Amino acid sequence: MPLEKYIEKLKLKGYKATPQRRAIINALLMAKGPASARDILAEVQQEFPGVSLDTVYRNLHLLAQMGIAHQIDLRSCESSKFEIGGVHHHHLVCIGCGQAVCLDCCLVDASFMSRAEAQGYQLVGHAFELYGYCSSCQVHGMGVSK
Amino acid sequence: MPLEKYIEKLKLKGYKATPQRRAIINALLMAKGPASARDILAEVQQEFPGVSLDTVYRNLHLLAQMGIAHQIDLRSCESSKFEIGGVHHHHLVCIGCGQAVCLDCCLVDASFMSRAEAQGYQLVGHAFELYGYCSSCQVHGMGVSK
DNA sequence: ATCATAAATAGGAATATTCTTATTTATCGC
DNA sequence: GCGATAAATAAGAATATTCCTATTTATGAT
Repeated sequence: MPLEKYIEKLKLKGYKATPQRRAIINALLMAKGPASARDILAEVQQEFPGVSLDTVYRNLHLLAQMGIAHQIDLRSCESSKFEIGGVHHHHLVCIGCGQAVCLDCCLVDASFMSRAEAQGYQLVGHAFELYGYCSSCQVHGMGVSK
Repeated sequence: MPLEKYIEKLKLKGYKATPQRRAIINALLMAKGPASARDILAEVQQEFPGVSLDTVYRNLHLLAQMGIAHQIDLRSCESSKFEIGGVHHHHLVCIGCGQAVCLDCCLVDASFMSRAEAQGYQLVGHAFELYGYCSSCQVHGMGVSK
């Protein structure tokens, strides 16, 4: 999806289209894989040297809450990473090195929406991650089979 | 499950039964709900005033990786919380206030194990959380329906 | 174009989390 | 019990993340 589509979504909810915000979305669009807040900051700084880290975090979280970006929790050892666009999917994450493999499936269906509503919740998204050790990290003795 | 059962599990993998570790597991056992690292620290400090925060984090992550404790990612606004014992389950988390409601279900079955193995991964656990706004946070205008 | 207003930003302070290193300690074999 | 050894700890440094506040800015209405 192109940048302007995301900007439109944001405007519909009353969020503004600031240059920094555009740059952050662009950085996500150009990223090769899941990107950390640092990665995004480095990218955005090319255009806006004075951009604050807080702005990056604030926007990444906003995008995640809007369902525009997807947040991947790497569980310790590293901070969250973010991803934008593509078909909805989840990840198999290595808790040794942080590498993430895409899983082209999602178990969450409409029934969860009503389930959440029954609790008085307004659902905005979900997380699903499998955690383990990749082949490389098993070799290096970080696995659990010791 | 009693403390000693968990200690046994740890020893089987070569991890030691230190007094601090026991205290941390105990704190989790006595917690009324999901507890943050701070919560655990405060509890453990009653017995070990000099315990370091690092020790708390290290052990919580170890317990999570061992499948003994369950880590709940609250998505911004607050840090992760941890929970021990009980039947395996997941949570409906409010991204406004951090409150978590238990969901007595789990969509992950054995097929995911082979799926992970096909990628060369050794699976140790998974995360599944639904995110939204609780009724109280919707009222206070933090919801997305603006 | 100008104005009013809510949203966003930068900057710095406050927290939270992780990492590094030297020291201590639990565990195991004798 | 005693010693060897790997694991764990405390302490503090280094990062990461969030919070607070004053200022700037995008947007919609005039």
